[in-house]
Formats: sequence, structure tokens, C-alpha cells
Amino acid sequence: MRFLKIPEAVGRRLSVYARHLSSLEAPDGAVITSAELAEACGVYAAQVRKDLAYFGEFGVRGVGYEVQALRARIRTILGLNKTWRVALVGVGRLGEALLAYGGFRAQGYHFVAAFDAGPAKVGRPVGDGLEVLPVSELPRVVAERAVELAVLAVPAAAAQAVADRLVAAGVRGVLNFAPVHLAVPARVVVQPVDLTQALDGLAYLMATRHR
Amino acid sequence: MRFLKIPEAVGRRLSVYARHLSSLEAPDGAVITSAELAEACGVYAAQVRKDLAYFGEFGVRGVGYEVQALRARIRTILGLNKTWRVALVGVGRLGEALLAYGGFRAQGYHFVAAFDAGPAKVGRPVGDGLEVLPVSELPRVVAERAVELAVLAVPAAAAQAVADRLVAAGVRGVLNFAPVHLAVPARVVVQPVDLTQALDGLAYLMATRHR
DNA sequence: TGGTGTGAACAACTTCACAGCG
DNA sequence: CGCTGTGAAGTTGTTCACACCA
Repeated sequence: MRFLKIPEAVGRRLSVYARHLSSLEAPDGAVITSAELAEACGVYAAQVRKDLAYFGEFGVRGVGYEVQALRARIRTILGLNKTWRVALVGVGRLGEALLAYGGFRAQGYHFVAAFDAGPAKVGRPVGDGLEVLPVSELPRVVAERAVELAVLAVPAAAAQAVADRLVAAGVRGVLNFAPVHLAVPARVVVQPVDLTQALDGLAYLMATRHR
Repeated sequence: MRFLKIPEAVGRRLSVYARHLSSLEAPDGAVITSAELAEACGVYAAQVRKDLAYFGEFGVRGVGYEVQALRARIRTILGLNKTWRVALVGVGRLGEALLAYGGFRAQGYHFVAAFDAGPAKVGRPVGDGLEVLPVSELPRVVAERAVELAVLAVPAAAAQAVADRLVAAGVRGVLNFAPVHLAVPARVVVQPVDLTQALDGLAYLMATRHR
């Protein structure tokens, strides 16, 4: 099974599985079945087994999966066995909330720079020992600090221009909070997180599926 | 075509289309083709046409779609032609950032209550004339203020308990920022927005698709 | 016996290709 | 003539059902 094409959605689900396994705080040797893991994550047991089987066989038939080993294995698959060096662009309220969010650090995401276009914000200390830098410094600092990912929390009107600069500076992954579709080269990965769209999706489901 | 089952993803894309149409600030009578709209939103032209056709025929063959009419039509489909009454639960940094986020108000989402479990926060003024209320007041206030949607920005450990109270109080839609899967009755819609998972997805794509 | 791993059936969604119409 | 609307083909992802093995 190892060399089949792997569905897009598998990555998202693995992240959910890993999170649940972490939350269990299970002792070494503890075991979990696909049915239990599926129940906790809101999917079917066969889905769990298939997702895991894409990457090898690490369950024991008749028994289940060893919790800590499975967790470690999934984290490796997701690329979480390393520290990712992240830059924040756009130090507004949302940006600051993201800098302060403990979940990122816990998963191995490490903010190493913060940028903003507003002169009022430049120079201010933020997060864990960072200083807000002007966007003009972006190319130099991204290179110097070996930034791999960027979190984009700027107004929609500025997003594409900033994305272009990030791409030019060598960033290969962008988490985009701006409510616009970003056009980037194929080698760059963009993950949109659109808060309004999420609410719209909710409104749509409530308007159609119910009542 | 009107009575076929409509794919899940259509709601999300309609939200994107509407956003782009709004951003055009096109004068009355201006027209856009499916190809143009598709280009701006990062999808194929046939996808745009099919999505729109689920809800009726509102293009003109050989011409395209009238921008303002299309925008209005999509907003109606999404249920955005009304004001949604929203409660925030969890007034941390993220919660405050969400309260302050202009995009919500602009789309017709109106925060009418804010709750927090921390005594230090209760009583503080937040957002646009709101006061942080204790979670114990939730059932009464949700009913009195006719809350329809909730934005859940509490720690993972508290999320399920809060969700249970929201559901019991009559809320039928939840935007969940807590990194856990919520178990709710089928009549309630949950839209997860998981920031860590979004970053994990990025890391996964970069680890697998590239290099 | 009980739960994994997996081919095969199924379901959902997307893309194509072109008829139909302004 | 050009762009929409849409059946049909193609692709992708999910669920089933059972062989297999600790």
C-alpha cells in the first residue's frame, strides 16, 4: 500500500488523530483500537485504519495500536519531529493572538520574526522576545533567520503584495488569514483560514439543512 | 437542476464568489463571466457555472452574470440577507480579536453577548458595548437575546462542556476554535476552525509534496 | 477470538464537451 | 458568435466486507 497516491484529506485527519493521542496521556504500552480512535475523532474505524495503512503497518491484529508509538509515528509523518521556523506578518489583534497562542509552540512551531507595515507598530516588543520589524526588512530577515513558514494576518487589500514578497524571499508555506485567494507559484503551499467563510459555511448549513 | 443534492463544498465556494464580487465594487449593470470569476477564486470556470446552476439560471448566455444581481443572489442563498445573532464564549486574546474583527459585522454577524468562566474577566466591557458575563448566565441570556450562533474560543478541556450548555440553551450552530472534536446532536451544526491543524496541514504538504 | 490491513464496491465530487440560447 | 447550463465521463475519496494473523 505504501506507494499509492494519498488523499488530500489524510493529512488533516492525521493531525486530529495525533492530537487525540496526545490528550490521552497514556502510559507506555497502552493500546487503542481503530474504533476507539475513530469514535473520539468523529470518523469511521475503517477510515482510521486506511489512513494509517497508507504509511505502513503499525498496528497489531487482534489488539490495536500502541498509543505512544502511534503518536510518534504520526508526528513524524506530519513533519512535526522538527521545529518549524515561522514568521508572522501583520501584527494586529489577530496576529498578536496567534503569537500568544500556546498550541503552536507546543506543536513545534516557533515564531522567529514579526513584521508590520504600520510605523506605529514597528519597534514594539511582541510575543516571546520579538520586536516588530518593518515589512521592508522582510527579505533580509527571512533569509537570515531561515524562515520556512509565514502566517499572514494582514488586511485583504495588502495580502497579495505581501505574499509576493514572502515567496520572493524563499518562504514555501503560507497560512493565510486574509479573506482573498492568493496566487502563488506551484512550489508554494497556501493554507487558507478564512474566518468569515467559516461563519458563512455555518449560516449556509443552517439555512439549507435545517428548518 | 434545482432539486438535486448539492455538494457540501458548494457553500464554501459561494462564500468565496460573493466576497470577490463585493470586492469588485462594480457599478450596476456590470457583467462578469464564469471564467473571470473562476480565475479570481482559484477554481475552474465549469465549477463556477455548475455551483450557480444548482440554485437556478441567473446568467445570460453569450454574456455572463450581472455582478450586483449575482452577489445579491448568492448572499440570499447563503442566508446573509439577515442579521445573525452571535454569542462569544471565551474572552481570551483570540476571543477579543474575533469580537474586534470588522469582517464579521460587515457580513451581518452581530455579537450580542460574551461569556467567560474566569471571575477576573466577568464584568469587563468588551467589543461594541458588551459586558463579559459569567457562563452560569448563558442559558438565560441566550434565550433572552435570541442567540442563534456561538463562537467557541475556550480551552480544549472546557469545550465539550460549554458546547453541551450551548446546545441545551438552544443554539443551533457553533464555530469551534477549540482543538477537539465536539459531540453534538444531529440538529446542531459545528464548524471547526483549528489553527494548529491548519499549520499541521501546511507542514504535511511541505513534508510530502515538496523536496 | 478480535481487530488489523486491504481489495472491491460504492459514493461524491470535478472536469469535460457540447447543445442551446441570447 | 460567445458564454451559459448540463448530461456524461472521469477522478477522487469513503465505506464495506472479509481474509489474515497475533
